[in-house]
Amino acid sequence: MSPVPGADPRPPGVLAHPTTPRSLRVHDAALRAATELLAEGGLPAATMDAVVTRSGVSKATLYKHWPSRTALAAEAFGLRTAGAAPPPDTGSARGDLTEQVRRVGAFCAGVDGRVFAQLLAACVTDPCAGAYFRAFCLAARREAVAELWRRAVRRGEAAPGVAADTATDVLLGALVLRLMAGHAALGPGEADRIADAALNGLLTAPGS
Amino acid sequence: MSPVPGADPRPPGVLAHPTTPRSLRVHDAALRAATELLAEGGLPAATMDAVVTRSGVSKATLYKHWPSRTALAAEAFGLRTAGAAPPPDTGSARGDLTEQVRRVGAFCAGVDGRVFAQLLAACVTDPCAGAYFRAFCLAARREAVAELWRRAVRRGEAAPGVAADTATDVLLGALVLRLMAGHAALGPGEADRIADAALNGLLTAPGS
Amino acid sequence: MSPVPGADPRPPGVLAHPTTPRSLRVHDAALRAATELLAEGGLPAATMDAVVTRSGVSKATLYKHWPSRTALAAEAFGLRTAGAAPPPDTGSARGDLTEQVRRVGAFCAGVDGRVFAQLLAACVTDPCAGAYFRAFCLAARREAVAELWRRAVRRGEAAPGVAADTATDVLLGALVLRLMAGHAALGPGEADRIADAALNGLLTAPGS
Amino acid sequence: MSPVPGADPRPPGVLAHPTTPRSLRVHDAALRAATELLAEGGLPAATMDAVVTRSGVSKATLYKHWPSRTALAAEAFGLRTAGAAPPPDTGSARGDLTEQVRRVGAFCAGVDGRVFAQLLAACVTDPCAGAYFRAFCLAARREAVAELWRRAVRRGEAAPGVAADTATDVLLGALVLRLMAGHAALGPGEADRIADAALNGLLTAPGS
DNA sequence: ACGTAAGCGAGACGGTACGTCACGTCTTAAG
DNA sequence: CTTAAGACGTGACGTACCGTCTCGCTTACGT
Repeated sequence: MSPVPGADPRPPGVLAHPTTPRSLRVHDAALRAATELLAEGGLPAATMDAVVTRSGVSKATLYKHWPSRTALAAEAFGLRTAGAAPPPDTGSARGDLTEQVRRVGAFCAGVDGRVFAQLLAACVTDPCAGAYFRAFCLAARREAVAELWRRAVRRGEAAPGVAADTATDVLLGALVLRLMAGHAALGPGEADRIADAALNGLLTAPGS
Repeated sequence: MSPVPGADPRPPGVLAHPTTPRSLRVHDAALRAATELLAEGGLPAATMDAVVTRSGVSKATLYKHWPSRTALAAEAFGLRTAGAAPPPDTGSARGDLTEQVRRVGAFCAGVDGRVFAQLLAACVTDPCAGAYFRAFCLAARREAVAELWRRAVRRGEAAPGVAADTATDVLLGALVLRLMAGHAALGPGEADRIADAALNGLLTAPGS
Repeated sequence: MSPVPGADPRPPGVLAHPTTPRSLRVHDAALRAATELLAEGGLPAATMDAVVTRSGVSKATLYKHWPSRTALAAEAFGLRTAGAAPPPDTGSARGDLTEQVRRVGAFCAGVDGRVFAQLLAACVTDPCAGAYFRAFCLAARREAVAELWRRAVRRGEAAPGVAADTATDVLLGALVLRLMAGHAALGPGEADRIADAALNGLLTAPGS
Repeated sequence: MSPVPGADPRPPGVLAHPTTPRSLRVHDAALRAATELLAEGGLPAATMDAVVTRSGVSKATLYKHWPSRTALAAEAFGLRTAGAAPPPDTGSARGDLTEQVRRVGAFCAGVDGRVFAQLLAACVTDPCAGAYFRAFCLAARREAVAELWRRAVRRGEAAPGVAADTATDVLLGALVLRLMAGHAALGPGEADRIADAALNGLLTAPGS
């Protein structure tokens, strides 16, 4: 980590700790290590001690940057995962929202889904990590749906009386429930069925 | 639990462990202890050691009856909680399903909701407990909705193309998602809004 | 530690954990490890983690057997060190006590003296270890002097008004003080001078 | 310590750091803070971070003035404690030395005795602090006894063959031993008994 | 008068060990 | 054969304090 004296590969004139404010170096190293560990063994592998070992950042320092190991893991996972794909634009609200649900379904069914579930689970135990999870793992996904929703409302394709929050959770909740409880499949077909059901409504006759 | 010597209230001739198969006594004692502990401090309080202490059942025995502490806790919680209230019967599918969602919402928002969330979280880590959770905590609740759903289909009030499983998860998923992630409120009004949105559908124009 | 399955070198018929009551095995293993570590690097080397590693005994178990690492170290050191040499018997109280002081002086000046000092120091910080230190490291040494003292009193060679405790501490105190503070030498000549001074008295004219 | 802007009580024209060489201010502030902390919670409370916080002197600076926290503490404690009381002058060597031993005994038995013991203990671990301890905490006390001793020798009341160093350690050693190990009382009566024993000698018949 | 060097406040950092916790496995002895 | 009792190994936790380091400001001094 700190350059070994006499083995300094930096050209003269370059400071030992270049521009990088000390904190940044640490922050990055820890996140990188956590990301790798999560990819290798999921949350259980992303032990604080493991992060310490791999990143070279000391445990005390880690706890100055994050309130708990779960928070660190959530940030690391979120940063890697929240890569904003361009929002779907199929021309219709139905198509857009269905596609988005399908994407989230694929995410849940994939390798990352497992880690996502582990993080969500950990946040139940560790409330201070909840904020990190919501900020780094949840917000972007919910916002993506909410954005589509608002566009649909503007176009007059969506029920105007439904809040974006409500619509979002109705569309995504079933997927997350299945991911966590494991009582039903999560394949692409299921995502479609869920999207259809939620978008069309469950009842035949409209009401209140 | 363990018969106190010299303080045996049983009449002579009655065996110490009468008809009751030994296992049942153990099973019950453990579940009772776990139930109390869950009520007092949630899942974190329902330590195996705590169950051992309170129930008088030894640890080795517990692990012969349940594969993990989470499994025991799930069974204990499920038995207390799955008390079958009579299904709502308002005369309309809309009313019934809305009422049922409202009930689940109230459950999630209440004290038991926290434990439910902790158990669901624990099952992500402990897959063998997942089966217990699904059997004792989840099945009854999902079945209650599914039953209403099937009735609605029979009456022609529900979209016939939607499977009961799908309908159930769409109705309940949003609640569970909010319970776990804590990003939005869980009050009774919210339950209504979610039920309305799911039952009416999110879009204005029907499709596919 | 626990026999690797399939690699058991024991002849058939020999139990895995023979007669040895479990606790004894642990106690011994820990003490042995601590003794070695103390010999290799003094108290600083006798880390709990090091004892864990070397002995195969888990940390939690160690803390069930000893209240602190210092206590464990004190017991280990005392057991090795308190080997009862036959008490000196030169025929005179003067000779016996001088010889005993000389022995303690040699002990203090030697390698073990350093560890003795470290333990005594640690007991100031860790009061619950103090009892272990007194029992395992101090008692035998003080008792050896006190025994000589009582014999001297019986023979009429010692001042009868002086308690054994007092005599003991006057004879040994100077050595320990020098060991701890390091302000003066601890060679054999010094031991003699100290013994002479204490036995003869510091003043020329007797008093009170 | 660091001049609060806008709250400077100094008359105009007086420099912020007048003649006082910078180092002195720092030295004093650190010692004052350490002294207070020692009084409040003994050595364990006199953490470097605590001194930093209370004195406003930075950690790096502290380590330029003292080699270790123990050294700083020893100096602080010594300066407060080594207040030279006028040496006893009872007219006889016996009286003077007894009084001095009694004083040291009272010191050991009091609140400061605990800190003294903690410092002596710390110096075993931290050799570079040993010099500070000897200079600030030990030297004055030993010198006071030695001075009395030399006077006694001049007056012919003391055994001339005994070096001042030896006499001093014989008189004080027992007290320190009891302070550190805690195996016996340290009351005023004990101080008297120790002084008597050492001054009169332990044996009845003079020898060598 | 100004630049240079030193002294300093601030505090992040790596390191090492601590003592604690709960899990799930295991042994022993009693019935 | 089942059980109570509880010791044990495992693995991670979060904390504490050490002593080192860098940064950037301020003062003192030399020219």
